[in-house]
Amino acid sequence: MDKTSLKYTVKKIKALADSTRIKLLAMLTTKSLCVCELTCAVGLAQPTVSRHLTQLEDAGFVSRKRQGTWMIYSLDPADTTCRELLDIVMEQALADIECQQLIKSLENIDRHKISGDGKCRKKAATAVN
Amino acid sequence: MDKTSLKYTVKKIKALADSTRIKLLAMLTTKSLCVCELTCAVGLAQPTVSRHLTQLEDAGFVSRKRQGTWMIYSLDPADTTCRELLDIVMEQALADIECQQLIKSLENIDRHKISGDGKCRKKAATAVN
DNA sequence: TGACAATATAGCTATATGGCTATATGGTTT
DNA sequence: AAACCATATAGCCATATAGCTATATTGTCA
Repeated sequence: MDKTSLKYTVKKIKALADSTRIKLLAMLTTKSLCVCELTCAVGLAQPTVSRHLTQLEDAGFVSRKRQGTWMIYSLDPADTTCRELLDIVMEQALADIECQQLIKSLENIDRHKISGDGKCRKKAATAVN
Repeated sequence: MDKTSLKYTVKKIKALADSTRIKLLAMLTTKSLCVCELTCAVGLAQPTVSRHLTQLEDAGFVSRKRQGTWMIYSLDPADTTCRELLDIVMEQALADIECQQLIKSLENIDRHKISGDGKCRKKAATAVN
């Protein structure tokens, strides 16, 4: 359980070494979001997003709290290393056009208006375009 | 070729997301080293070490220069992002016991005394223990 | 309690990754 | 040129990873 072991550092870095997870983190820099909102935004299957978020939590980058049936994820670095890594990676992410568009798309996504099939509702999805 | 693309950030992070590559970088924080010295220290096959070093160079963390038949690798972050990431990761690595032992082992490794089979010479290898 | 909504987990598949051995390449030396 | 050295590349294999669909779980509400 030695937290100074290289193993834990590698785990944190691995969690950041994926473009989908970086996009999720980038969106969370603007506000806390539930799984269905993040799923709607990135356009991947809900279980895929859920697994990415679990990995980000295990690595210490986000925390989550239940709110009714929704699980709300928030950016919440667990230690200094996570915080410093996030600072660097988010600076890059927020300068990336694709991430900027994803964040912009959040304006049209509301957890109260997402259909039950785990995907964006037609209206919400097309409203972005 | 947009260097601000997330793709390049992910490439850098992926390069750091492996314990062997972190160990190689940790050793390079003390001094420039050739492939055979690094190979001798980490105890993996020479081609394996060579490929890791290539990946680290492609990601912008190290540079290399030829010196006779030796290829000397040096820590040489190509940009601010690489430098900042290295700062964080090396701080963790240098606090790790295994990395400390590897660096210590370099005292007994000399590129002039490494045999031609790509592995540490018996003497050098056992001298560490 | 039963129906339903959001999320998590299980299990599958395709691809990426990191190790290896064998061999090619590039530089040195006789 | 030939032999030799260090390094790089090619190609193979086992495992890890990220996507998916199907299903289990957890919470809400009639």
